[in-house]
Amino acid sequence: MKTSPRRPLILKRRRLPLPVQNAPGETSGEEPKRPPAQQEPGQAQASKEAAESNSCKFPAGIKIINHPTMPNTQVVAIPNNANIQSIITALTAKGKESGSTGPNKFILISCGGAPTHPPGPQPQAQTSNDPKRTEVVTETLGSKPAARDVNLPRPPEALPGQRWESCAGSEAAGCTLDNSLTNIQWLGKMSSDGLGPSNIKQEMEGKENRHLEQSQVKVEETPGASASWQDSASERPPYSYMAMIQFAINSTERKRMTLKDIYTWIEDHFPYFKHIAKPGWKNSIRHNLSLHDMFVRETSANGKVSFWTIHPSANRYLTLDQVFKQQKRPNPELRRNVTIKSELPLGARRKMKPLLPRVSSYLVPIQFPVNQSLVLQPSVKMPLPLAASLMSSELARHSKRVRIAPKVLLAEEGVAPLPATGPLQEDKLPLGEGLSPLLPVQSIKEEEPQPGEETLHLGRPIKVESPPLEEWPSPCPSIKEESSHSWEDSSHSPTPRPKRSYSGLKSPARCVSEMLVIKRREGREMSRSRRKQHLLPPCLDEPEPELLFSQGPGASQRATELTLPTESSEPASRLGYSQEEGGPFKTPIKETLPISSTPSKSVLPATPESWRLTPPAKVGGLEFSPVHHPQAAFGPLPDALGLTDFSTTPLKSIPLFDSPRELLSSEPFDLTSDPFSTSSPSDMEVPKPDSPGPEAASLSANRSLTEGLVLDTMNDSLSKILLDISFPGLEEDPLGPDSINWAQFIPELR
DNA sequence: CTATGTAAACAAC
DNA sequence: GTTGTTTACATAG
Repeated sequence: MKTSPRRPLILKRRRLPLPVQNAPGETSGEEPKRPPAQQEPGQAQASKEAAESNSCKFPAGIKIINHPTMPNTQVVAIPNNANIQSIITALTAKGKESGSTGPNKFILISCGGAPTHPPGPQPQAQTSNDPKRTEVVTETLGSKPAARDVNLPRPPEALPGQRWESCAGSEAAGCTLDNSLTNIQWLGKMSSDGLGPSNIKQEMEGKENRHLEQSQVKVEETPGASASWQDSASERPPYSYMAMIQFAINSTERKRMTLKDIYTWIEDHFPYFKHIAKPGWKNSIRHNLSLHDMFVRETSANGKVSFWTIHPSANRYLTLDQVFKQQKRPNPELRRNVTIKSELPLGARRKMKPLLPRVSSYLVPIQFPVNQSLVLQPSVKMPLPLAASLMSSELARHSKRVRIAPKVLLAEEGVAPLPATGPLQEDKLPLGEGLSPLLPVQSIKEEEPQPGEETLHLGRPIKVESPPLEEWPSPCPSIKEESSHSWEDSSHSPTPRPKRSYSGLKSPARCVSEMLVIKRREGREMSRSRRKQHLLPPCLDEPEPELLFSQGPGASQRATELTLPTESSEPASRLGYSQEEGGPFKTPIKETLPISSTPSKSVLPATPESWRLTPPAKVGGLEFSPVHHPQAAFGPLPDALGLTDFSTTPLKSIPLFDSPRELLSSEPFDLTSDPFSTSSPSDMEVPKPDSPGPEAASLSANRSLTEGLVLDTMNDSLSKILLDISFPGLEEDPLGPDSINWAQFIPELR
């Protein structure tokens, strides 16, 4: 829209000069703003104390003694009232004292309680290998009132089971935890050396944290190196903006945050942004929020406040903490990378890569149709270190490709729609319907058949098979269509959507429909625009209708889960849209998946389904996300690895049958996945005639998975092959032309 | 090419 | 001024 004219001029400027140096100057502009706001008062003070005292005596009555039997281990007795900062301070101080050669492992014991030994922590022992690292095992810290970030309204209660990150699942409490962990970690990193940057510490500390239930925290030290914490502090975090935003949002119980809070959270957790980064980082944050579909803006009921949320389907619920752990865990190397980057001169900074390693491989979204509901368990550990990377990369990808929903208005049923936005579809729809909450809304809308390639065909078949779309739609058919149209139209059409007009969906949320997310580019290639535009309506939150799933913790999650049974795939197919542009290669495929996402917009609460697909697809599948289990289902997923190789994973393809496998034998497929395979195979691509039966639902699900898998992984050709194989006899599929009679070649198939 | 990061122009508030 | 969108470009992979 903007006319190009202006742009050019502007653009020209490039970055040149390095900016500046540091911080003070630049940042100052913004920094001031965010003061301590959220931090907790109490803690802040505490932290100060700690800081002061830290040199020798450990604040808050913390005692550190050598472990009687374990060599490099010290036992840290922590009074119940001690806060994290104090602990950190003590550990830091101790670390300094000891030097790099000193004990690198600490067992934290709360004074009040019995000193138990660390349950979970065992692993740490292992880690000990690394000389540099300091490990800390926490036993029982009382929970405390954590400050938490920003918005959390509710007081967290302790979550019982969670231990590690609970964030995902739990809410506040979990979050808190996470945060705390997170903070600590960072601190550890930074401070470890010994310096003690009080400020930083304070900041961090200030925030939330405390409340560790049993968590393990590891702190890395880099003693020797001395890279100095300064560096670290100044170092740009290895996370992309997108990832940081997610961390921030996921740190709250509601899983939503205002822009300002996001800024604050980031500054608090990553001092780099507070002190060193140029003010433009906020612009980047905003840019990312607007750009990625996974970030959905919700408006408060009254319309006055906008909260940014993560589309449930896309939300892996990762937290800094989690990511941090993962990184550490698996490979030192990865970790290293992260850490390492450091030094870039200022100017160079840009170069840094973002963070997490990108994994390209898999990304493909798989759709697990079904749901996560099953999957969702929060806990899960994520295996991979990759998580982070995944997040960033995949999610991103996802988002882009998929496009998730746009913003929603919260209006929700109850609520009145916001004036502004709104109108859209709502008009049309009667919101009233309450319909099932579940509705999958899917959105689907888009149908584009895209004739084309194989890849496409994948999609297609599916579609065909399932009627799904319709199903949901039923409730609000009209809507759907409309919506779809709208989206599409919008896309096609000239464009102009007034921003958000759409919103639509929301309608009762449920119905919603979806606005598809799709937006895409309008004309031509577009490659450019990367964003979504949509808004979301209203829904709101609170209600957590989602219960459906039950699960838990985060409402939002639930939403995600909802998804429905049937459909699953379809949407994707619709989405296929992307392909168009996608061009020839794979892209399309992936995109397809995303489709699922297409649905878009719904707000969390209300409409679950839309995303449903997405999630899995995107991230989930790929990612390790604990959340989506689907993978698990597949079996192979070994996450971590999996990621990497997708060859294997992806191929999950395997669902296909054995035979193929053999064919491919050359390749290593594992089929492990199989479970699905049985059923799935067929689904995937071709519609089977019989399909439906009992399994229908399940199938669909499977199918979707399959599809996803297939798609991803393979290129067209590959996929095609699979297809054919799979259903040798079945049908003639459209593909027909290409299809080969595998049977001939392969006896087994036959 | 894609994913990210930056910077900036605008539009609404 | 803040927030949100969108362009345009730069860079790394």
